[in-house]
Amino acid sequence: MIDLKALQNDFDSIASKLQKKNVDSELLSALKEQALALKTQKAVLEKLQAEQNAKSKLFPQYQKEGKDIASLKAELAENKQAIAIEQDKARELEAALSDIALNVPNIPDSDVPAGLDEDDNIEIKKVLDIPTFSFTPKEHWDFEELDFIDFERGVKLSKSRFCVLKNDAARIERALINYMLDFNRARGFAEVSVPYIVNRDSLMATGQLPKFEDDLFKIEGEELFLIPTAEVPLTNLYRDEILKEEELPIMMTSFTACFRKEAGSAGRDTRGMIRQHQFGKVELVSITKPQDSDKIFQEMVACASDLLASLGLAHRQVLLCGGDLGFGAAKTIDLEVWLPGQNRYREISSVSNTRDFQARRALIRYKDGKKNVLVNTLNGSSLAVGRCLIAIIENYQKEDGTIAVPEVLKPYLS
RNA sequence: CGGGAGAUGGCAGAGCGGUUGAAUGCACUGGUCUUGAAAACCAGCGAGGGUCAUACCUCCGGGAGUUCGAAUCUCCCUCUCCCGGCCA
Repeated sequence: MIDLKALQNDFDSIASKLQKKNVDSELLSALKEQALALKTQKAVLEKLQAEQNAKSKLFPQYQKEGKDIASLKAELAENKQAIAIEQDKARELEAALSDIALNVPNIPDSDVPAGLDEDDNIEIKKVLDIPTFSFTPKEHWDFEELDFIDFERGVKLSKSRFCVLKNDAARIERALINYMLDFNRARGFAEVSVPYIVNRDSLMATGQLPKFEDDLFKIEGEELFLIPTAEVPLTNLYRDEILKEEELPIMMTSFTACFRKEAGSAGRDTRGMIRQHQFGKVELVSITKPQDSDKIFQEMVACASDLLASLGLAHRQVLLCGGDLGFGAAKTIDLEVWLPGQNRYREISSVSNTRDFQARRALIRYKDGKKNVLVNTLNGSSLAVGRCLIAIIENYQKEDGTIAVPEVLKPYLS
């Protein structure tokens, strides 16, 4: 959630920043007006409440002194009605306010480029040269003879966009997970294992709800959902907590399966395992003081990028433009790995700084002296395991149709 | 899934329906003392809103109700713990 106080004081600057994310300034005016209306209404209500409280306290005294309490009683009964009416008004305003506020995306950082979609993203760095092949490299689904990925049976078990990994593909996946977790741990991220099912409050806090319920798998009959990313449980670990300054920064890494309905992606990447309803991902999440989050952000990008490089995978770093930025992100850098079969770069990791957007929703704060200050939360894929496997298959393929293995994974495959 | 107990401040743990945002202990912070530390003693110490700052309002799991007044009474929900069953 954006800072409503700041919105009232700094309307123009926030509105212009949010234009980069294509947020209608009328919506923001409405939000500002709602906030003001609520404040006004609360003043009315609180005045009545103060009166009620003060006069109620007179009763014991009156009784002791043997004064008449009947008229006081009647007066307060009347005031009580008035309070109920104003209370209802305040609640309505509150509901209307949070209806808007929870659906307004985060404010982009000032160095986020303007732009509509991914075509306007800015490449900021290339790492490793694109490999050359003496033959035409195949796409990752063209290795039937290796009995690696079974798409048909995945569909039989579940539905489309599920698949089964077998033999060396399954082993490499497991090796990758272990390798990534070890790599991240060496960079200072504490390993955590979390639930794959979370409640509504958790998804509200990280921003998947209320707006994106259609993208989530919900457990029937329960107010519980399959996680779309480990970012949700990891960040929510500290929901409603006030941290000590010396606990920060908190840096965590976790492997989980992730579940996404991908409701809006019909027709995209229907072939292969680029876009699945279930995929493995090793995630990084950090919780920092506001003044440290830029530094940690860079560390997280470097961690993911170095990890890819250590696997010998050519990739580039891309700074997302406003239009391509996610709902909760103030700034995002994507890592795109080179896929020789597709002859293009594809997203394999995404690191975002949400500033205090999630912290405000999740009420994660730390004690700065006497004051409680909202933390900054950051998240990033270390790497999407499935896509990483694809990248290895395509980049390490040999002319005879077999696959080599990245040097660093060998210890994990013995 | 069946039976029982409970939900209060960072933790532990009190709280006749009335000036209790809440005793007490621990933890924490500041001070005295000490060469330093410990101990002891003194003081402070929940959160949100609101205000220049006060006032003031809200919050004792969540919601509804009784009452002039509820942490305290009633109802519903949720969650936690213990016992039994089932189970990786």
